[in-house]
Amino acid sequence: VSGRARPTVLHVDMDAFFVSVELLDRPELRGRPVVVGGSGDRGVVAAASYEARVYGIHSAMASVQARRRCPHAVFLPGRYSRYAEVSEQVMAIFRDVTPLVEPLSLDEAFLDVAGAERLLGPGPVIARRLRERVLDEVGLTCSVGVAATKFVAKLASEAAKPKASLEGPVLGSGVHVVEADETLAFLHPLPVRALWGVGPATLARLERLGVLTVGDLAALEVEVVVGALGRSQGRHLHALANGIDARAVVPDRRPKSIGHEETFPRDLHRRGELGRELTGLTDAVAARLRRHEVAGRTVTLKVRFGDFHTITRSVTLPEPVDEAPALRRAASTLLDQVDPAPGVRLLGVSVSGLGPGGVRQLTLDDAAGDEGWAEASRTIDEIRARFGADAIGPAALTRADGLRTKGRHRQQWGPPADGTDAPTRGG
DNA sequence: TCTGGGGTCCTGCTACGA
DNA sequence: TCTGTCGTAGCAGGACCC
Repeated sequence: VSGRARPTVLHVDMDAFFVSVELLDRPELRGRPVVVGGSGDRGVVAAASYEARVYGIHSAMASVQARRRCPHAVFLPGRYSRYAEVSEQVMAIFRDVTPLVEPLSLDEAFLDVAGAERLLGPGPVIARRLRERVLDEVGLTCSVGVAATKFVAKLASEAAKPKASLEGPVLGSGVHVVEADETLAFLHPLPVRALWGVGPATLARLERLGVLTVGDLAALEVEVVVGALGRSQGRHLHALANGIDARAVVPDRRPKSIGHEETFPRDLHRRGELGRELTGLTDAVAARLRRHEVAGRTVTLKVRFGDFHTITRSVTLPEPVDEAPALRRAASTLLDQVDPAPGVRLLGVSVSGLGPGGVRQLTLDDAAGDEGWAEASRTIDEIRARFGADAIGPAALTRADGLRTKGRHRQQWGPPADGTDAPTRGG
């Protein structure tokens, strides 16, 4: 909360997380430029070592561009399940310090340590011990920001991070503390782009107002900012620029939507091909809905064409769904509204309006068809839990060399180089 | 030049019922 | 019965985050 007397919010950010996990398992690569991400022509960089960043490589950069900038870098395809495993070890250490842990992604989290101070000491002391524990117990380095509010803690962890320079990687301070009365002095010189919520579009609008730094934004009347950015975003960013952030650390956030999308190695033009992909996507989404024990009423189809133009089509169903056949039917109806002739680059399915799963109002249609699916779905989940995701799946997805189901562990950063689902190795 | 996949949140528009 | 207003739900798209 703004004005809190002590810096008790920690933002912990693992340094080059995916790359660091790879180096943990392959120490012979230390000191070399290493890039984790999609290996194919349509992939992107998920993480780059500080040695690779010297060449200007950064996350979200196209893989082909990264390869051009540093052909001798080691390119790795990425192993989502391994990163999730290490992330769980790190989060367990955080939860050992305080129950108030809000993970933002696999590699970063907010911690509220106000309640742990009496036992473990002030926030900055907890931050340094936490850093040591993560290094000792997991073997990875992290950067920690300590402040009175979440967004300042996040900016502080950025200030504590290692940096890439022309001479090579430069160590960071590891922990950066912003005392409450230093907040504005820390914030105001920063470029306005540093604020959480200012992307390219908002930056362009702010620059038109002559705003370059956070201090410039803070100095404007709030009405001027609202006029440029709209009521919600304008008020929010103006408050942040003045160091005001009332958001609490919230552990156990429930997902509001669950989805799956996939970019194809080549654009697809035929309904039959897209229908087959849709079967895989809906099967994967349904399985994840059940794993989270939720079901949702709104089904959204996302289609990206070859020219990158992207549309969404959605429908809200009378009853929540968490089973593949019902989800497939809804998504298929939406796909029928789309003309694939120009070439479809990406297809996605997501479900929102989530509520508790497993409880459902039966309809007359259920008696005729889907009711048996509830039990079948449970059986499928059990088989996958025991034998792996590829042990069972829709018949439409079988190929001569076996079943290819979709899941988070595959294609996280774009289609592989050879157009199959098999992982490939670059570099 | 090339732009993944997982999300959240906001805005503008339209339809609809009170 | 007709018309205008208002709130809400649904839908599509955009911006942003890691």
